[in-house]
Amino acid sequence: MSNPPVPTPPVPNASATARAVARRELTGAIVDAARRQLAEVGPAALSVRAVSRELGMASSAVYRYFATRDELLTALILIGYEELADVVEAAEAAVPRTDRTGRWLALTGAFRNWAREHPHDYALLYGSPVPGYAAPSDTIEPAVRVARLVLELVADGGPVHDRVPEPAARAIGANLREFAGARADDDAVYRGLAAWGGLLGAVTLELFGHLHNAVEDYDAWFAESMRRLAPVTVSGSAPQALRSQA
Amino acid sequence: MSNPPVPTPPVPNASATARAVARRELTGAIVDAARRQLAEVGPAALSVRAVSRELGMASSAVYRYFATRDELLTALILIGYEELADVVEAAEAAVPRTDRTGRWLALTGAFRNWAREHPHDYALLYGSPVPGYAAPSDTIEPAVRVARLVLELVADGGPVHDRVPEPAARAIGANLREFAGARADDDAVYRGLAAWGGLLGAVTLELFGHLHNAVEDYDAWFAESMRRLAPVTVSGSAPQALRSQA
DNA sequence: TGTACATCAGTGAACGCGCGTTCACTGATGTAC
DNA sequence: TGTACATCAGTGAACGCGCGTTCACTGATGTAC
Repeated sequence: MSNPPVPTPPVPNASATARAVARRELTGAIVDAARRQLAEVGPAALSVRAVSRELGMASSAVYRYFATRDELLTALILIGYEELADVVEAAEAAVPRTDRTGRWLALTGAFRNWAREHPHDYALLYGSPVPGYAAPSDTIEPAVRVARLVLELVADGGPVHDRVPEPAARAIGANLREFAGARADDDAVYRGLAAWGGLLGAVTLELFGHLHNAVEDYDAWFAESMRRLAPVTVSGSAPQALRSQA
Repeated sequence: MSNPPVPTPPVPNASATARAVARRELTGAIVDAARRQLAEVGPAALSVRAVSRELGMASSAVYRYFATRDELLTALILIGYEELADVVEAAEAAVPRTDRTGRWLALTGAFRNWAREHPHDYALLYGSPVPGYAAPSDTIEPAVRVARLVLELVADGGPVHDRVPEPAARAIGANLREFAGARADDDAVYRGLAAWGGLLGAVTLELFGHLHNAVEDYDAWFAESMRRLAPVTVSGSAPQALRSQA
């Protein structure tokens, strides 16, 4: 400790000074308040002033934590993606690896549950883009976790090498191909995207009200829908119906 | 014309007075301007003042045409649903009835094209609900036209009577059942919803940016995806893969 | 352990802006006879 | 065809509101020696 010129910060880095603690805490409180506000008025009307009001502080104080309204929005998006991916990954991981249908049902069920519990966060992540807002690049990685999980599940079925038409094969970007890994052939990538799109479509239909007066028991409807979609991800047993017929 | 007391309005009803003509025209101009504004700032920020500014009139004048901002929003939603349904129905109707895969591809292709040409209208119809806005009941009928088309296409395959588990069968609301008509059994209803969800999911993935850096050629990707989804709507040839395996 | 200085958190006033909606009004168009 | 009255379209000012962001400031916390 009584060492040479090398500036060794006494404590601050690890166990945190009082200021650092307070900052972490308040940052969290701001995000929480913003999230509550999001649920009431939607992302476009999310307002720094309303957040500061809820916390009983001057609106200018919030600017010590988030330089701009958009930065606050970005924080909400990041937290949403992370939280969602956490619960979905945990649910999927709890099922034995060999039970691939079970993994699919666990994954989709967790996804839907989170969406129903946080409809406005869901809308922020998967609904209309916020006009005038461009997501920074650090949202990409968390955003992609759920999709990756679906692709991995499909790839776990091993290669099938169903023929994918040339143009369709070329449509797959280099990133996606790398992301899918060596295990997933083109057919698996397409089945993964179909499963992911089917999941997103189903949850969107339900949450955004497009099944009003059409479906009576959403739980039962969703369960049956995912059961029917499962084969898309389970290559061994079922993809025949999805093979070309052109 | 020189008839008894029965008040026969001279002209006004049919060929329209100058006022009526002007009103129709201006109403249209307002809606057009609102639509342009929608594309720039999104539904939440749609503003009566901005619309009136674009038309070079006093903001108060717009209130002669739409009593409230929400009424203007409703008009945009109605027009969106109608326009979309018109193009989708026309595309589907142009294909011979017996070519059910062709009808599916035409339907989905038209849907996607319209969505790409009017991304903000698409977001208004199928993206996040506008907070604080409740769609009046006259938007229901137009909203339902596309979904009906999908269900009819599926039902055209005739009854299949694949077994649908009890709870799933009960999940189908009375309206939907009636709407699907006598031709569609429970299995067809589920296949219809799956097709509709798959279409919505695919277009949403593309338009809301969730395939960025993943898909390179969106046309080819969509074509292949819909080709794979087609069997869901074509009962005779393929639903095996979607049958239970529980 | 104590002192001098630097950094940071929070305040409150202010800038400049746009919004939805109302209201009393003027002038044009339509209607009845 | 012409006149008297009623309806409608459009104006411009105003009300009351909330917003994002900046700025000079005070007082507390942290750092170096």
